Amino acid sequence: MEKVIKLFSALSDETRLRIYLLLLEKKLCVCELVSILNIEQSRISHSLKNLKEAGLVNNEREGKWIIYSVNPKTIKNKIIQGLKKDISLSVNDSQKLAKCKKNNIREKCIIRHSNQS
Amino acid sequence: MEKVIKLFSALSDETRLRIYLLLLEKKLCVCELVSILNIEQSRISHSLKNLKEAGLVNNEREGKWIIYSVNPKTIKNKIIQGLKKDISLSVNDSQKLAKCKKNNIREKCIIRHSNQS
DNA sequence: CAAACATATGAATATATGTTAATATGATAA
DNA sequence: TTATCATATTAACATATATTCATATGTTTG
Repeated sequence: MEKVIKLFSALSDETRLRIYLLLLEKKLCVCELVSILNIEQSRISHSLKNLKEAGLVNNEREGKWIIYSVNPKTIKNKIIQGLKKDISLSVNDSQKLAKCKKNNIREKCIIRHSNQS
Repeated sequence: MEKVIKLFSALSDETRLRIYLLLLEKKLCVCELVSILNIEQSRISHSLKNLKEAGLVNNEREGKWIIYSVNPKTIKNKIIQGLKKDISLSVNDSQKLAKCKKNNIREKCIIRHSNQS
């Protein structure tokens, strides 16, 4: 019960749902998510933390980057399976993800912070 | 997307999730839900309103009572189907529901308001 | 090692949400 | 036709949540 509520809470936010749907397609680092979603870095980081605390995603360091991926245990979850049948990425997010895969954004990633000029 | 988020939001609250699981079993009036869940009436009503706005339940008047039921359209929803496979009523709620069915609580229902002595 | 990079974190704020108490509404029954 | 019952609604409040800004942390690279 509590677990289900955590899952629903985590995915009841547009930013987090979009991130989760992207991660279902491909492992991504934070700067790739920033680039795809066009949402500022700290917001992405906070969202990822929330998803991680809900047990939905994992992360691992890979050099400079921290790569996020879907927690494989959740793939068996019936609600997640239902979610996957019910919706998928928006066309826009899907296209941006495709570009991201092609162009190797990770290597070119430059994140500007809001306090930088 | 927006629909899914509404669904997740509605069911990310314990009270509302318990109500929805109960309604999956049986149509119930507000006073029956109050009796089963032991939660005060206005809270139940607010929860039901939320569930209704999310499109998850319907209601209809039947004499003094207003009977709530699961919106049949949502039965086809993949996420709801996943939810049903994933969890069900708690033992306690299930027992109370059974009592409710037997004892015809609806007819005996007396709800005390918080401002009544 | 210093600079740049990638990400995380904390604090402040605004907004949303859940809960409660009080009361309104609309139906039934005496 | 008033009293009672079942439910909804409103307003007030407390709490939770999302967002932003600023900065800290840990890594790589020159």
